[in-house]
Amino acid sequence: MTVEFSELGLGDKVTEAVAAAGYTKPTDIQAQAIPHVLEKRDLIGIAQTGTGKTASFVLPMLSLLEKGRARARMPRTLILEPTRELAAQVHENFEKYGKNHRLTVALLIGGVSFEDQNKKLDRGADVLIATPGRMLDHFERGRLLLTGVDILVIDEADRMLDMGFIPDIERICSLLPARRQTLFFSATMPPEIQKLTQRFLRDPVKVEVARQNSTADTIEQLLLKVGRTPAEKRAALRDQIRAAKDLKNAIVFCNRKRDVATVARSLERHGFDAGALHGDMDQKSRTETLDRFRAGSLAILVASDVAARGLDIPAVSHVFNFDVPTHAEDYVHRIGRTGRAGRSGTAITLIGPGETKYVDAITKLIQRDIAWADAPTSPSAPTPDASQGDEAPASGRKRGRRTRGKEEKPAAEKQQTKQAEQAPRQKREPSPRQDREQAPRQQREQPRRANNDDAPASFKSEGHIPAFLLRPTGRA
DNA sequence: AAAAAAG
Repeated sequence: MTVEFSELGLGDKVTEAVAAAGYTKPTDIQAQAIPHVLEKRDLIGIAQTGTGKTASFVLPMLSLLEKGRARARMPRTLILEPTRELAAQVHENFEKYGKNHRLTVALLIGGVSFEDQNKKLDRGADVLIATPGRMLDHFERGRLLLTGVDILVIDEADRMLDMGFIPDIERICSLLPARRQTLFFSATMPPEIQKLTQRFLRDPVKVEVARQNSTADTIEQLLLKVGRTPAEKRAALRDQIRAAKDLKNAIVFCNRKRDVATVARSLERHGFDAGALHGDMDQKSRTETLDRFRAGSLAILVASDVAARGLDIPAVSHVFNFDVPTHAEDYVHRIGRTGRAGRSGTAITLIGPGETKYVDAITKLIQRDIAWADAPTSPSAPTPDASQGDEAPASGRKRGRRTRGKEEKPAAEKQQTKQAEQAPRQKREPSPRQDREQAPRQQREQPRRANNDDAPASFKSEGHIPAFLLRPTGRA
């Protein structure tokens, strides 16, 4: 039997907003959780992102908030999120589903000015969505009274634990009324998290949806052996992007923030439409880049694990792991950015020497082997062909005939040739002139390291960008 | 070993 949103006991305003957003059937977690939340029960929700978890608390909260009004500096509900982007995303959910309500929703995150946040607090916020640091900052400045909070949501609890937020959470809980409703969400339930639920929750209902430790079948996963140096890795990444089939947009994950910056810049300099996202960037750029990527005006997002979990980015066709994630769980989260909602996706992981040891942990966790990919022959990997100038490899000919260093991987040989059909949107046609104009800016950004390998393509004799990448229509 | 989050 299938349930409809209209049968869950949500108020009319919410149900209408949900219908207006185009949804009729709740997801598993929504169908299970919403009735309990409406009954004001405490709840433990074990669910990953992508399961519709956010709406499972946003919708019933909207219904419950219809009774009563907020007073200045006394929020009625509080939602804690581990990252600023996730907090912003929950905020968007409140805007979308709360459009028939007149509620004040305040987003308290770091990296942006206090001014707007103060205004919202003074007006009286019905809903506070916050990252712990900024929320406590407001509290210590006396802008905030937490004694009126009826509902507390702790989202992504296991990640909060990873990030060392638990002391903050404990502190915040001690500031809240003991009589309150607490909704607790976590993708996993390790013992420490289990203990927390005993401390923070009262007689909770437990709701669990299928754990996706085994990665979705809709994701084609591949491993690729690459060289040790960052330059070799970047070259391999470019080759993979160029050769990728049906690439619409992609996320490239790096383990380190400085690599995120370097890789993004490198891709840009090679003419790709790429942008960076990591936690050391100013919030404005973070938001801007993410918005552009979501809107489809940015083709390649290079990101740290800040983007690995939770972010709702629909329909990413490719995920590239520039580094092997050292925590196997992160692999699952990263590649889970593609192949969502039944769509197919491709996840390619670059394996430098010394990174193989992490691969074992991953295959063990996901309980399957991952196939080895073939390195496409391309101008940026020096081969006998490279000197022959500007032939477009779009025809697929010559590829793989003489790939070097593949002998130890017979599996790679029988992998079908990947044809580069459509290139990611190119930002610009690299012309020597433009490249020269770009140079000073890049020197400013990274004065000490001029990577020769990353010199603009048009400066290099062998690093020629194939025509098919510049003109998707191809040529005669 | 790294990322994230307060400034």
